[in-house]
Amino acid sequence: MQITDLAIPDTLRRQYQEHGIVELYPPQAACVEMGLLDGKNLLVAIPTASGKTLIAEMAMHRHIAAGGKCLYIVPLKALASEKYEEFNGKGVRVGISTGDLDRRDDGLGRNDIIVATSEKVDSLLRNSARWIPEITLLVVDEVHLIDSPDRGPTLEMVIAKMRYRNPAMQVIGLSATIGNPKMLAGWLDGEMVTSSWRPVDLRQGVFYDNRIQFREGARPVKQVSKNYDDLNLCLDTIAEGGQCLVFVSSRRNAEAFAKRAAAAIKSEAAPLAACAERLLAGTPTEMIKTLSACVAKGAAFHHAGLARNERSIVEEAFRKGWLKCISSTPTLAAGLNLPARRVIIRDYLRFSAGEGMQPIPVSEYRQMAGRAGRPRLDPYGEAVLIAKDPEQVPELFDVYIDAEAEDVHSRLAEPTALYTHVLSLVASGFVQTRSELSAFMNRSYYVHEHRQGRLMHRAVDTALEFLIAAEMVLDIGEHLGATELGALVSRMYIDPRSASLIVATLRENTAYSDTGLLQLICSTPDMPTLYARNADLPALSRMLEAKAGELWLPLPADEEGAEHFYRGVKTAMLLSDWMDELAEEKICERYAVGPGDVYGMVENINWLLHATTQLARIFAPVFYPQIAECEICMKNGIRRELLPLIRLRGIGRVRARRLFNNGITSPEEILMHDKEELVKILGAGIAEQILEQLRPKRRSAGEVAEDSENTAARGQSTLFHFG
DNA sequence: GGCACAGCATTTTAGACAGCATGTC
DNA sequence: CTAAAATGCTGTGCC
Repeated sequence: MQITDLAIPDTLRRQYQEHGIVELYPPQAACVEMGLLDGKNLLVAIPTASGKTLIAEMAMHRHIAAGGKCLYIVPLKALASEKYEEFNGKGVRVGISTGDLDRRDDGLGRNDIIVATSEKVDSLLRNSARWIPEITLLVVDEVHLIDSPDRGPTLEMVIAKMRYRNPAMQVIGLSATIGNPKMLAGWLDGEMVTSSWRPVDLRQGVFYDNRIQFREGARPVKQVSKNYDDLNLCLDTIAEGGQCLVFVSSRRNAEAFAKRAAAAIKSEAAPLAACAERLLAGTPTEMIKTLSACVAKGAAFHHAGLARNERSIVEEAFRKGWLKCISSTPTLAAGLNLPARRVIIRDYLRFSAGEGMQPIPVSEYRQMAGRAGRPRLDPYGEAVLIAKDPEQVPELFDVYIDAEAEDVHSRLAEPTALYTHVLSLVASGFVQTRSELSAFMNRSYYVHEHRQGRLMHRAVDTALEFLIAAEMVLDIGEHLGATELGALVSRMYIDPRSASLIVATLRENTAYSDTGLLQLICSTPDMPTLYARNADLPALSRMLEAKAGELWLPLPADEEGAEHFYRGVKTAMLLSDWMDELAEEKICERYAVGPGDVYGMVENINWLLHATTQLARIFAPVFYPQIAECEICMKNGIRRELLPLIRLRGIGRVRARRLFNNGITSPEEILMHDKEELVKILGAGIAEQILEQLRPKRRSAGEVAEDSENTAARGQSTLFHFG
């Protein structure tokens, strides 16, 4: 099917032609034939990198030309940015909305395409974003993630809510190949398009005894290293001029492989030295030093312990072709598009709590294998598994290469998932009675798939009972309504179980302490916690003894509860160190984590601290000022003594600390010092800017009053009000 | 007494969504 | 209810 024959806007057609796109890929053509451009709902289940984005884009531009508006849902923030870049600059207005990127609400509604994560869309629905009713096309990327145990229910509920609000809206689900596409298409009231077509040929094989067994035949691999098959496979590709991606099961494995590969590759490409240099400019922890040394020689590792900028340095160097090899945990499989000539799936067993080492699902194998082969750059892609003995060769063919894709099942009956969603349905007005709740839930994929919803409805009842007992939902006979607490919890997007624990604990305790507060938040289900090792116990006990009176939660008697307790306390200690201005390197060293982990945890607690501040304001006002203060300290990573200084624009944790150590502890004191001295501490530019800020401004009394009111209403304590 | 080493015991194990309001070095 | 690889520890044998 030719681009010229399509019913898409001329501007888009021209864009495609300029990029040399003249003909649709077969699955894309199939979508058009199935009514993609005629408003038909569609489930598109095709392999990674077979042109899903273009399918969505054509439909979106068609809607926009007709005065419509499109919402594109993605599972990851990184993917949201990637799609935003892709859709932008083609004559339509594109907006992005995720936890950390947001064009303010109304501004967001002015766009033709809005890219957002599923949780963000859920949050926007709960807060009744005004533009939601204007959406005429919903695209759900990676819709098979409905089957994800933790985040799947949110995706399922978001789709159900969007369709309930906008019944006439077209829905396009983009999915990896799955076992039961008909079932999912049926739920979406749509047509189904499936295909295994790929733009680059993909050869899948199993390595054993110095050769890769492909279905098409065997390929010998030169044995450079005696002990490491994975390295030989990697060097084999590099010798041919390709790049290599190695998927392993743990961070330690990723780092170990990168070290071996670096020693073997010994590249001397000049840009690599610059990349290695840039890595050291950030936080030079031991881990980053290792990474930098590897990168300098042409290999790298990639996992969630890396901070975002560190990851992007590695990704860019690989994309430019400088890095020959990356060993990675699943971060790279699910995330952004980083194709390579050969993908080695070295570890197909991964630890799972309570289940031991488990084989990864076929869907995940396909996602990793799908990274093989760069369109237009590589003649073909290769995905290689490694067998440990000859019997494993046919076994791996069976289990992965020739295996059927898994079915997608609803996870809505898992009880813990429903607390937040039942609350949200009640609090944001989707349902007002028990029977309406039941009716809404009957529209779920769960009920479509099971033809009945017994288990799910039981989970709904359990959740409802909890919410009523926690005073979040009012139960007036048949009628259901949210209390003030319930409405707040729903809008703050925290788990009702977290909120319930927070409110109860705040009410029970009489003396405030940062330790108690952090311990409390780190014990909620919304906070991921550090693993408490046996070796940590002495340090933890010492800390517990020193702060015995400040803890808000007791050590439970049972073993499981005790582990949860220790994990929470250890995580609280890390965050307390951060607030105590301990250097990031020291934190990484002390807790054996990477910079990426630290940022992740700080980000997470900031979100929960914000929610806690809001809860405290209404339900535990005695603690409100201190919690609000703690929130600001955590956000900036500062001790309390810097609070007056941080209030100034242009002053962050570093400059505030520098001022303070020079005896300047408040904005008032800045005015009492000579300008030269300020210049010495802060540099001329910043010093001037600060003094400008502190000069008395001519403002009307009304303005001042209004300002202080707003500040108070937003929970920024008037403590910081000066001048 | 000190060291090497086998063999057994213990430890450790991927990732990442959400609020809010704009400016750190 | 379920694993496996790396690391740590202990005891032995040897000089």
